Amino acid sequence: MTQTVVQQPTSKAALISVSLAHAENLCRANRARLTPIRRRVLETLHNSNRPLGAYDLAAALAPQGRRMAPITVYRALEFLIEQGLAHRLASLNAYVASSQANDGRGTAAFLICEACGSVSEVSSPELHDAVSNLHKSHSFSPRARLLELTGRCAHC
Amino acid sequence: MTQTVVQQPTSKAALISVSLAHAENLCRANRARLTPIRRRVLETLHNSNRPLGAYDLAAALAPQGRRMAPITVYRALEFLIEQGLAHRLASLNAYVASSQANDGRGTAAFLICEACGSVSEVSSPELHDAVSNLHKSHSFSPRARLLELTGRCAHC
DNA sequence: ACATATATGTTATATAGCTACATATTTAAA
DNA sequence: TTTAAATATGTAGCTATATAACATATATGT
Repeated sequence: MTQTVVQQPTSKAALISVSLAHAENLCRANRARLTPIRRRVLETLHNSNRPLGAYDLAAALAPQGRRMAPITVYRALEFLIEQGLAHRLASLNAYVASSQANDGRGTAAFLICEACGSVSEVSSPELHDAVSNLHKSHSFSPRARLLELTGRCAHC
Repeated sequence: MTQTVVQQPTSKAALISVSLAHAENLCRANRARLTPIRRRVLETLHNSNRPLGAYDLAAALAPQGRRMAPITVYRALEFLIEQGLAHRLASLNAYVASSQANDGRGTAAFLICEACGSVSEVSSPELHDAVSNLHKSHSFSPRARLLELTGRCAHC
């Protein structure tokens, strides 16, 4: 008889490499170029527990005491956001890697903990429909959606 | 027999003075001080068709060619936002007066037209519930909610 | 190999928001 | 009604965030 399998605690490193592989595939499919800089920005976002500012990234991507030109980071971020690989959190002026968990589940929202700084990307069909109905009822064609809740997470 | 009454096109000026009176009452009730500066910031927001940046306000509130110190505007905005009289639009770094129409109807969302710059504050019970359920299901206690849709309004 | 499109480098600047501290005004208590 | 405390505003300087403009390099398709 088959045992119930307890889910293995997949390592963070493994999760990240899956995400990066996914990014590679997605870009290939879109004929978009995931250049070394863009890839390093995405990787840095994935490696971080919390959202990073553009200048944080600029510092992280250059050697000791130096920093990458901000515009370079912004250009990479613009690309990643266009591809749906990253998000900008407007309430923090900071950026996060997209969670694959919410891929194609429609409208995503972000829960931002003021205490620990963690951010989780969440969604629900109900939310998606509510937002959908709302803009339709006002004959509004949305291009971008921004849903952020700031407060305290379950732990804090 | 009573005629159907066509709704009178209440003048914009009249609507604004109603809003300002409402603000006075609300502040009195809260023992909060709607000082001249704060009142003028709120009035300027009401008079504008579109969201205003803090520096726009600083220019509008000072005579010809001069400008009010930015910090003064930020302090007034902070007050107005705390009182629920104004909102910050994070995707524009700009501010709008609250519409009384959405008072106490729970979660408000903003529809921001990229073509004409207009913003409308909207809400629906459905949206409110969806947001509510979403954060509850993640044991998240929200302090602030940010819902902004950017796109094209019915006219544009 | 060439022309074109795309990406990056470099420098400077625009825009948004805040810190720190001094002064003034209001509020409530003595 | 003077005084003390809280609240609001003034002034100067600064930090953080984001973009413009233009030059150079690299990739892509013919």
